[in-house]
Amino acid sequence: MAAASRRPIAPSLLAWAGQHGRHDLPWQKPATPYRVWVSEIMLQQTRVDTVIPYFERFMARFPRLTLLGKAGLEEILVLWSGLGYYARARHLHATARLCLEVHRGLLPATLDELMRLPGIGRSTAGAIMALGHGLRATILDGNAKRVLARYHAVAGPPDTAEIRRRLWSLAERETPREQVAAYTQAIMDLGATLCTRARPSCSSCPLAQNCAARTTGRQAHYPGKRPANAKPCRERWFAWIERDNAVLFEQRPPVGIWGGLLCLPEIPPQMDPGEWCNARLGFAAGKAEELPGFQHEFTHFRLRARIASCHGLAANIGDHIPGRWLGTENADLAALPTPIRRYLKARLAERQSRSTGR
DNA sequence: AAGCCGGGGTA
DNA sequence: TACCCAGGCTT
Repeated sequence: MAAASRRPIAPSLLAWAGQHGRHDLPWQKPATPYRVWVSEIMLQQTRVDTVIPYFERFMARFPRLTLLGKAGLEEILVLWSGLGYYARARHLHATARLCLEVHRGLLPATLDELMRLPGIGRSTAGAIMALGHGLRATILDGNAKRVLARYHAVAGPPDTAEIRRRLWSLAERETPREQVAAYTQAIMDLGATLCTRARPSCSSCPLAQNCAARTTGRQAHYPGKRPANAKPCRERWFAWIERDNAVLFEQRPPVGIWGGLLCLPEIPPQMDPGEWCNARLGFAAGKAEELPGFQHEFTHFRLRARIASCHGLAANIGDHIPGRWLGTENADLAALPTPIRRYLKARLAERQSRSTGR
């Protein structure tokens, strides 16, 4: 097969990375297993520029694994708020506790042990091994997939079993015996800075001479695309309940969208908002008034959020209501999903300007 | 194997 | 608007 006979990429890649690689990323100084692990979890499906401020805040609060293992999930979710994929925060918490309980307070240094921990799959385990422990292991993240698919002309969508198997095989074959950490960082740097998805900078690429995609002029054909499926639209009602300049929030269930975060109470589908107020808050409610809502795009569906105001009823709400009251003074420190935070701030600001404007 | 899970940058 | 990003988990 042509792929097997193609020249190894490690030597050219390492030489290039010494000059042009990224050497000042926050998790590289120092690149401890703990810092590499946290960064890798944050970086799952998330761009470097997005992650950096979250990583800095996280490390300022939890500089060591021991501190994280003793923390509550709530505080971790506050630091994760806005980053998305909130199951990652839950898994991070669970893994930190497991490390304290069964790994003597350290991240394991074998691939199998790492992969048994929540939130750590094959690629993340490989990254922790190579970048954190300096041990030989292989990654296959989005960058490596793109570089390898182009260099070896692997056509087809990478999320099928066959292509995934071939790419992993190539990735392991290309991983050198020495300088594994530098190589691992180098292939990601190349993918992120030169071998980009759109308009790759082949003229500067150290692998261009032997790149199958480059020599055939078909860079844009690799990696293959998966067929897009239709994005459904979900309509959901949320309750807006005010009292004393604060709004009622409740914690969402740990699984599902926005798992574990605080949110405006969601009214179950098919249920009338007034009826819900009655059942949930324990008093007779009239017909709820609809406030302006919002739309939000997710990866796999579109949310049309409609807001039912129970404002007129709020005076009757007692302290027994399960939930959290958020206002301008404490909303910033709460674990809120981004669109809900945006909506809350907009409405609070709107009310503020109305009360001071006349 | 396919669906689920966020938010934002980019074309 | 559509795609995809330092993927992993669940069914």
